Amino acid sequence: MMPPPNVTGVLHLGHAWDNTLQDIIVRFRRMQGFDVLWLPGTDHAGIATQARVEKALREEEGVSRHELGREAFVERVWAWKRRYGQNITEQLRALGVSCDWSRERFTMDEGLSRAVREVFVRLFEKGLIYRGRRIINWCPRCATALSDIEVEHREVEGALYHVRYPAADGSGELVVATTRPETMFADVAVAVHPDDDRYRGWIGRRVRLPLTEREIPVIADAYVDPAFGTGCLKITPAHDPNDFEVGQRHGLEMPQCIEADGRLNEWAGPYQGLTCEEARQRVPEGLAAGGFLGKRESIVHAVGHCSRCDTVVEPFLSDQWFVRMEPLAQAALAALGRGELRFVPERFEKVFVHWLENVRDWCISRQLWWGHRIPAWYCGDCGGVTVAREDVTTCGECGSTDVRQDEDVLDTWFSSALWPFSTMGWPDDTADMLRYYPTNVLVTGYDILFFWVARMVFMGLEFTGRMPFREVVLHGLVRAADGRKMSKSLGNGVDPVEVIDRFGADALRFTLANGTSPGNDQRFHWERVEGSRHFINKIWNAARFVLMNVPAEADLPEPEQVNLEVADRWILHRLAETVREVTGHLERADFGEAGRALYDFAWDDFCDWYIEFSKLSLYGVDERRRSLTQAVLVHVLDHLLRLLHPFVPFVTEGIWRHLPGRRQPLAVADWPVARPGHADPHAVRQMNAVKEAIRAVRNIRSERSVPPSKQVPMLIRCQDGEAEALLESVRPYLVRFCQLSDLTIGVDVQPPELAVTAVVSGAEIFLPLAGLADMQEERARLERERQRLAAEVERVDKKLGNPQFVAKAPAEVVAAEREKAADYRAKLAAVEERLAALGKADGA
RNA sequence: GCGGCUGUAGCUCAGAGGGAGAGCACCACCUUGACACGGUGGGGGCCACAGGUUCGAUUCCUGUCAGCCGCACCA
Repeated sequence: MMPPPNVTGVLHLGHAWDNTLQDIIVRFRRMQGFDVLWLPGTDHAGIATQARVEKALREEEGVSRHELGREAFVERVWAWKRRYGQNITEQLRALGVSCDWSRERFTMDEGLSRAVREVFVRLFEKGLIYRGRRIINWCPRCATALSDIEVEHREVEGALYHVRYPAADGSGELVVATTRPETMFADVAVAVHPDDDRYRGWIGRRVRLPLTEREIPVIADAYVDPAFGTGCLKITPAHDPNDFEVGQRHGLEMPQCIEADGRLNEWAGPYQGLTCEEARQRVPEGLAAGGFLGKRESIVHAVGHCSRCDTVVEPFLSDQWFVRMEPLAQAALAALGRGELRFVPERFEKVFVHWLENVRDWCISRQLWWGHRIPAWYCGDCGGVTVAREDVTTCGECGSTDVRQDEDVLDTWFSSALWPFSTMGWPDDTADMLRYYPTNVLVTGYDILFFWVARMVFMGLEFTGRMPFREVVLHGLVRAADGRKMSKSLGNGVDPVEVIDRFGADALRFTLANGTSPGNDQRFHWERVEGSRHFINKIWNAARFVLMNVPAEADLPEPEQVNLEVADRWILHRLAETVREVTGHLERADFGEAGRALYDFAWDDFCDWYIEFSKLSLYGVDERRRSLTQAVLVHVLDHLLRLLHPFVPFVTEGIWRHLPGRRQPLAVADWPVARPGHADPHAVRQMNAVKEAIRAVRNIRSERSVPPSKQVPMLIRCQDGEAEALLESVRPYLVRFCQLSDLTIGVDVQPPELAVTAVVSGAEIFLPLAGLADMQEERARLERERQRLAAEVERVDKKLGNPQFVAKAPAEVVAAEREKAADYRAKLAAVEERLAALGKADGA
């Protein structure tokens, strides 16, 4: 189930990340043979879409939505949706998402709208939706109510004014402290703490509200913090949520002095018509003129801002619809307690639980036109409210035909909360509901944990009795290179389409999925995308190499263990290991680790070592050998492509088509299973020894500036017959990769007089570099080596000498240390012997 | 105030109770018959700090410092 993006929005990197991860899961599971449904769709995004269309209307035609009228305006939004609604889904297609487009849904589709109504009516009938006059968050600019989580609190520097409220009987005054002097016209009381000795005598008296002739009572309420400001608090129930509660407790009036447009009304007397901001300047001036203003302190306090337009949000008393959260949250908490939902990473469960435990009722009505209109009708005769699934023409209470539908629409998130089941045909018992609900996994950003995940959880539980998903995988945000959030205002956003145009969708996908850890943010760097492209290019070239060297129509056999050489057995072992790792990481939704395992295997093991090794047999004369190598090459490439496919579907599919005998698309090929028969730790040890020898020689050549093209002779003295057999078996590789003119391998090889030596596990390597070898330097080099090895021996000996370690550490760890000790000791002895020999040669 | 995340190579970031890793950047060499979007070799890190647990801690625990993010009604 795809988190539905805003239908008229544009794709950003967050979407790209989210959908890449989902697509990886989907492709992976599909290849594993699961019956996978990935359902795409878009969200009507009430405020955002309406604002966008309004802006366009204003700019292009100079008309407001009010001039157009509701019906015409909504039609215009639909037209807009029809015109631009495909944008974002086309961008998703470009990203390569493999969802089922035939099932695409839109939150305002008929079916989904029906689900919305059904849910609304049922919740209303159950008493879980109610209409009430409450303080809500009002955005003056969007001209609508907002829910608590659509408000962002930010620390802002403000002023705390001390205002004198004279006693009504003329004896004394109370000083209240306020940051919002403009709301004083709606004050209905001054509150003090009941235990505050300073003001005990004032309780029950009256004070006169400055700038007006009104008198208001002094009341006692424990909400007041005596230590803050002056300990006197003005109570403005209509413009402050806490004051509202105080007002309710004391049965106070709740006059409003600020209107929905953010301007003061007649309660403000001479200040009527001013905006809040203007009034915040002018009222203190008026107070000062009247001698009512005390001191002014600077204060930093948290002020709510509209999460969409950043306007300061006004607490505003009005009639709104709410969802009663307590029972729903309790049910969600109970289900969580039963372990019905798994969070990846786990830590988000705590955040989630905390939110549910403290959640307040959800304000769901929005003063917009674009959205699901609230299915409630008010009767002009009896005042009754009728809530119904079908539009009504008569009052449900008195039968009057003078009914009028509520003007408001529902919060966009109300419909997205139903997404997991509304998209499957709920409330009908559809086949899809039976087959696909509950879903397995939800992937989304942690930034909408409350907005969306939480609400799907309690709606799902309430209406289907099940968690809508068993697992929720949360990822972070894509940030700009400097670590800041990408935002329109900063202009530091990166357009995924541009990334795709420049580097390809695969490169973008690989970048987003790779090298990240679960739940953490990532920064976007063009260099990383470039790196991904290089990797993909490497794969492409490796594939080209394989295809060039394999007959097009060949019916290559599955590689058989018995006939294979070290390198073959080693690469098959590494492949099996990689299959296991990648599968495991994907099952745990650890995409970064899966990507890393693939990167390392593909680049280091396959390209840098195996392909290089394969060239010898491919270009050699032994036909049997050649066809075996071809079989291994194709086998490994085949499996590598399968493993890579969820990450980079385009390139892998493209290469796959060229592989001999591949008729089915890669997307429906089987996911590889590690073959136990390919496990070969012995081959790994052998190959490591070979790699060590090759590296040692390359190192020497590089250090001694022996040109890569210059061939040199080499002698290897082996510790035992086993080492000899191994090195002998890879003789051609040594000759080639070390650029040798001659190679002697044996147990009783005599070191030449003048030679550079490298000690590796099981053998000593001699390069008789007469003329090139500087014995002075050689001695110094061996001395450094001796010291390094001596330090290692000492460290390991110390460990093994500790009886506690031998007694308590796991046996395999101890055994490994013993093996290391033996290896280091042998190497050290060889180096020391060599040094001694050099000394003799020098002296002689 | 409560909760969480992060601190590892010049940069961006992985990692894991037993000898510090990758990519990029850097230095040297290399037009070797897939790939210069490449190859080979190399330099570079008291794994923020201080305690504790452990035979053993960069990894687990506690605290400190620094950066960041949620949540919260302090007027």
